[in-house]
Amino acid sequence: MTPNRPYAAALERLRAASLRPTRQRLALAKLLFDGGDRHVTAEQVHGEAEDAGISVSLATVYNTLHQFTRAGMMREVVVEAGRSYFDTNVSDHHHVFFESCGRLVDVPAAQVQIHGLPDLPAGTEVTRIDVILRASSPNAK
Amino acid sequence: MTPNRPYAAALERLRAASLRPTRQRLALAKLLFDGGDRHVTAEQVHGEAEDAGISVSLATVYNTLHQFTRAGMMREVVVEAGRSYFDTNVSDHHHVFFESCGRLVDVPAAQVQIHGLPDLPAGTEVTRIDVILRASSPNAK
DNA sequence: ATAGTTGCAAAAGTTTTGCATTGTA
DNA sequence: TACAATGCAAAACTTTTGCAACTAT
Repeated sequence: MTPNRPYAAALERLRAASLRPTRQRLALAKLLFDGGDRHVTAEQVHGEAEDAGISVSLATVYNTLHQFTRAGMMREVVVEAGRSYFDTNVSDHHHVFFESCGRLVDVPAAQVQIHGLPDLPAGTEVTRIDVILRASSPNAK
Repeated sequence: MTPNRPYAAALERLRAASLRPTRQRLALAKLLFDGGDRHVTAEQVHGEAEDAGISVSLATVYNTLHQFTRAGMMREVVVEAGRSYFDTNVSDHHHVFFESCGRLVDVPAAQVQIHGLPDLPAGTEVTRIDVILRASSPNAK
């Protein structure tokens, strides 16, 4: 395949993760990683793909998002029942969640200190610590 | 209605929340609040109700759990995509989540200190701060 | 050929809604 | 009788799975 320019970065990422650079994956990788840090739902990604004229099913979007997550290219963040957000920022960080508009904002973990969490049983280890600061605007509905 | 003993506490709770003490709600309230702090999914509650010989649909279980939550009797906790836990402990607290078995353990907020979270825009207020310490056992699958 | 991958239709879950029924005054 | 509240079947979502088609040797 001739690596045509606009997809060079996406291609590089897929290669690094040992994922075959298929049409769908290339398009999704470009969509996701060319625009800085993003927090997206599968539904959103599917919509954007359609808008960009890329033919891909929602199932494939889910599968691809999970593959990217397993490959360490994304993080899954659960803030609301029945809705997963996928985060292109994979550095250690927390979130502010604006309940009225559904927006997520990153907070670098380095700037937050947490004390007093319990020790875990022997043989158990910390996968991750999620802090979600939920914010609402009393004015806006 | 004659308040037969085993349901007295449940009845009291429903009254305090201005919810009609129907057969279904009484049974669910008893199930949920008679056993100390609990973290349950709608599916679990439905199963327990069936086991106890209470006829109630899953939709009613969901609706009831949400009513209880709105009334401040429970808290909804989101730890996994596509699965809500409902917590009978409504005091300010955080959670340890054991990924292998799906168990949630409470951590009183008073024993945890968090510093460095960003200030919110004017007109915005904090609804709640959720801390979830995710734990896994490398041995167990 | 053949062994492994991919993308998606269909299936499986989870949650919400609309409305007939029930309860209350 | 009227009026609101209830419970659930059915609908609407979100997510996963099974497998035909495709790739790369």
